Amino acid sequence: MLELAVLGLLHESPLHGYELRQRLKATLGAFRAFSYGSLYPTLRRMRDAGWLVEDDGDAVVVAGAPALTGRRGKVVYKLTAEGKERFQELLAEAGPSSWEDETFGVHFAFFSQTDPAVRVRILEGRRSRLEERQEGARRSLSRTGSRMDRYTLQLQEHGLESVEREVRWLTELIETERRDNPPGTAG
Amino acid sequence: MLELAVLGLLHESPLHGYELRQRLKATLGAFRAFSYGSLYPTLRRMRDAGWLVEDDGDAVVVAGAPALTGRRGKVVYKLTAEGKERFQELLAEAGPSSWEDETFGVHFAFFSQTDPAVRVRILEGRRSRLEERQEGARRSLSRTGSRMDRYTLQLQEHGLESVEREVRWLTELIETERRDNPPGTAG
DNA sequence: TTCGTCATGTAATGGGTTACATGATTAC
DNA sequence: GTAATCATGTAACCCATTACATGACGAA
Repeated sequence: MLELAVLGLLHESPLHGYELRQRLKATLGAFRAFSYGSLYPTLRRMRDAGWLVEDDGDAVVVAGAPALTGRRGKVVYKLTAEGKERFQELLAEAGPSSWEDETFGVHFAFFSQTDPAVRVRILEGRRSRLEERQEGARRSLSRTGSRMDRYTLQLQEHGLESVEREVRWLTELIETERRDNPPGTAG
Repeated sequence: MLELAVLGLLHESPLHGYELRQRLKATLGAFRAFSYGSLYPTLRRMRDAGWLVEDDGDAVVVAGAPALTGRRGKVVYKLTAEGKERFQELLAEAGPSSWEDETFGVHFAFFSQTDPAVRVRILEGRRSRLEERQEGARRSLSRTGSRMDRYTLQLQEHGLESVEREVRWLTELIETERRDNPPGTAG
């Protein structure tokens, strides 16, 4: 999750950790935050995996190299070729995990770098996920709606409307995708 | 989180684990799921804390008692007096954690059991939380909106609209609360 | 010189999920 | 008798958060 987001942001341009978090907030702030407590360890892991290098202005720290102890300056993170490859790899994975609440936004944010066919699959996956919820909420409302207290009812109705709204949004996006990119155009 | 939800549902009536999860899905399904993998261990912890008792039809298992090994029947969970007390305690806590994305829905679901003053505080906390996000999203859109790609823009706009919609909903709820329960009416 | 914000980082913890394993009950 | 669903539970893991600690740098 964080990993994909970091790869995506660094793919646009090298950034240091603090900047990265600002961009994270700006891009995904409506959905999730990400604290430094997860960001820095993630960057460390990614460096060890060879997906990025750290550049503190004096030296470039690659995977396996000893950390520059005692330094306290900006550290710019930059994707390696492997990192870019990894990014493409993650973008191509359109599995159920791509359309969960927490993940969908991150995948969507990098749709311009994503294969059109994968885009549609993710949008449709997300939509059918939400449609299941829609059904559940409707059944719940019609079965026990009259017995529910004021607040539970309010919550259910607001939840249902939110889901319906997102479904409409997705449907529009899917139609646009199909229009701009009819199936059969590719390959 | 799960703990509060379980206390709330069992406060209405005793249920067994499977039923509990169904109710959880029906009530909070629009926001989150909860798997058995977290439900049963939570029930165990709550039993050990003395907040509920397990009743498998033959024997009632209270905190500290040895588990009935080998049994495979329905186990009905029922709140104890301490459990009900704990529920009230959690309901009265209107801290920042009450208005985070993951928690707000659960608190709201049990608003009918919550003190009116606490209700308003949680609604307002939630609203100002969302208003911060709103500002962030607006700043992001006006600063970098023109440089953003189609999808990032779509995501930001949809996110902003979602937040705006929830803010309106909250504002209505707060007004209703104040009308039904003017400050100064209590105590 | 002190305050705010930029900037990097760790340790402890939290609160869940997935995958698996098993058995009981119901409907066909 | 067998498939679906009801029902309970564990082990391994995951992905983050909070609280804390440190320090650089610019503006008042």
